Amino acid sequence: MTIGKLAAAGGVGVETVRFYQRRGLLSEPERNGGVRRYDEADLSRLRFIRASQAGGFTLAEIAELLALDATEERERARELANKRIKEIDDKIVALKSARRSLRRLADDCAEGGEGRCPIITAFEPTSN
Amino acid sequence: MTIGKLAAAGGVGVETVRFYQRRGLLSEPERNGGVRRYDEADLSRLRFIRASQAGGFTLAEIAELLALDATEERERARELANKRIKEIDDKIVALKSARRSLRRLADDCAEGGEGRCPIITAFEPTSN
DNA sequence: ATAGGTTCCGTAGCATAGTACGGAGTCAAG
DNA sequence: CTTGACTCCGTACTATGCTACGGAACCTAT
Repeated sequence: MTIGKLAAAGGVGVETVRFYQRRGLLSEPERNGGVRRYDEADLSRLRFIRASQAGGFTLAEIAELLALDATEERERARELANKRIKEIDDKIVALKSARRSLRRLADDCAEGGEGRCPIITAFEPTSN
Repeated sequence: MTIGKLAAAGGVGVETVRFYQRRGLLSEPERNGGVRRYDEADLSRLRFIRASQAGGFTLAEIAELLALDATEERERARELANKRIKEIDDKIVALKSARRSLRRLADDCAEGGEGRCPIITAFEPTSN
């Protein structure tokens, strides 16, 4: 696989792959002669990066996870995972709260409505 | 209220308030003589900024919402709200998926475990 | 009335995560 | 065996959202 195929398969641009290489998240295979070739393991890593990024990990944390993958340090891996789970739970709560505010905003500003459509107050804390 | 009190009440730093002013999100009250004074309306705006930011709006979108608050353009307000609700729903789904992967990672790498603790594969797509 | 904390303001710097550019080299299909 | 697409590499630039700095003016408590 060339870098272009790898990037396409991972759903990113070529420049992004190269950026991840510079950050140490992906390796740069030897180039015997011309162009570097990538394999399935590289694609797995790339997909892992995107998936864990979607889970809220920063690239620095992902780098650590990737390093950890080769070791026996389960302690640290669990620690990172549990910390992130808590943060995800917090984030979901926050998003649900924001969603309620937005629902309220959309409802208050309904089609036929008259007069004010108070955007700022739609986000004010309520008892729910 | 001085800028320091405003910032404290809004849970941000003074520099952040000033940054929001430069971005047009908060106004700079007249300074009759010495120091600028802020009122409850400014605090509401500041809290609105933080709350809507937590809901995933960018500062540019928040600026638009704040501008919209003064107008009768309910159409656009609803549009922004509904778009964001959809994005929040997508985000929650993605976070829940990531959460499952992390749960799996933490379980697979449980305390007493032996051998490999496959971090990368914990994020591979599964049928759940 | 004076010392120390705030405020004011412009400008500069930082962290994260990319995205773009440009010229030289390489590869693959017709 | 040429031509057009792709790769390589370094360097520079972008967007977002802050955070820091520094000197002068101001305000307040003792």
